Amino acid sequence: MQKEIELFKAQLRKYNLKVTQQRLKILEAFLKAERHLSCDDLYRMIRRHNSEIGYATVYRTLKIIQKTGLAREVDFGDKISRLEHEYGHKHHDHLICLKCGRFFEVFDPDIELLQEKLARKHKFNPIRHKMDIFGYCRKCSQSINQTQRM
Amino acid sequence: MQKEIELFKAQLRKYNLKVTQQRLKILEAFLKAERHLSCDDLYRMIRRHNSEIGYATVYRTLKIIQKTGLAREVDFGDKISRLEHEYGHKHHDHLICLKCGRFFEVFDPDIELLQEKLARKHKFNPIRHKMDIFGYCRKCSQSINQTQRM
DNA sequence: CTGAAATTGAAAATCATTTTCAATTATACT
DNA sequence: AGTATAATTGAAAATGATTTTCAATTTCAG
Ligand SMILES: [Mn+2]
Ligand SMILES: [Mn+2]
Ligand SMILES: [Zn+2]
Ligand SMILES: [Zn+2]
Repeated sequence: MQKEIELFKAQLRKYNLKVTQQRLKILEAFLKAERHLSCDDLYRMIRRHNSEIGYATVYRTLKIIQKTGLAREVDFGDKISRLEHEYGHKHHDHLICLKCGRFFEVFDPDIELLQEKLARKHKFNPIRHKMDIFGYCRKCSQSINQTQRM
Repeated sequence: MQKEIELFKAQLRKYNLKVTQQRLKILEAFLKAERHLSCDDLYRMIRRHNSEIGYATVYRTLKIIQKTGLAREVDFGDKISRLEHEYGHKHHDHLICLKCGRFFEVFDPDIELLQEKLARKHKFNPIRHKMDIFGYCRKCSQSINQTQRM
C-alpha cells in the first residue's frame, strides 16, 4: 500500500496538484476497502471515522485516483460508477449474479487471444475491452431450482 | 416490420395495455431508425414529424418495446441507455471506436463457446453477456498515425 | 514567512431517468 | 352508438447520481 501512496504523491506533484490530508485519507480508505465501490460508498465509509471530508472532495479525489492508474471503473450495468483497484492487478472480466449481485473475477487467456484476433480481422485496433457474463452463481442456481420445485 | 407491429399489438393486448396511436407511432419510428438510439434521440426524431407526442410517452413506450422483446439495451459505457433492434437479430458484440464513436457489430462463435466453458468452470449459470472492445477503427487508426507523424 | 495558486466543502446545477396527476382516450359492454 | 371504467397521455415535478460553483482555507515554492 505504501508503494501506491508514493506513486499517488508523485503523480500529484507531476501534475502540480497538492498533497493534502484529505486526498491521502481518501486514497488510504480506497486502498483498504473491499473493491468495487462507488463514490457514495467511499464517502460513507470515510464519514464513519472522519466527518471532516466533503463528498465533492471524495468525488474529485477518485477522479485523480483513476487518472493515476490506481483504479479503474467497472460497470455492472446499473448506471452507477464503481471503482476497483487497478495497480498491481491484472486485467480480468466478471461473472455477475443476477440474483444476489455477487461477482467473480475471471480470466481466460484463450478468450483474450480470440478477442485480439477478432479485432484485427476487422482492422480494428483494440485498446481495452469489457466482458461481463450475467447469470446465476452456484448458490443462486441451487435456490432457484428449489423454488421451482415448490 | 409488419410482423413486429403485429407482435407488439398482441403483447399490448396480452398485458391489458391499450393500442394507441402514440405507441404505434413510436414503435414505427424505432423500427425505421438506425439502431442504437436513446430515448432522447427517438423523441427528437419523432418531434420533427409529429410534435404531439410527449417525452414521457416515448420513454414509457420504449420500456414496453423492451419488454415485448423487440429491443434490447446496449451499453457503450457512457451511462446513456440506448436500444437496438432485437427481434430477428442474432446476438452480437461490439467494437467501439474511441475516437469517432462508430461501432461495429461482431460475432465469434469460438469466443461464445469459451465464454460458456468459462462460466461452467466456475459453476456459474450464464444467461447473457456483454462484450465490448474499445479501440480505434481503421480510419481513426490511420488518422492517429498521421497526427503522430506531424 | 509570504503570496500565488490550488483545494476544500456546502450548496447549487446538471442531466438522464422516472413519477405524478388531472385531463383525455381506448375498449368492453350495453 | 352511447356509457362506464380503466388505461393513457403530456407537462411538470421528482429523483438520484454526478459535476460545478465559489468564497474561505490550505499548500508550498521562493
Ligand atoms: Mn478480458
Ligand atoms: Mn458474445
Ligand atoms: Zn448469486
Ligand atoms: Zn473511429
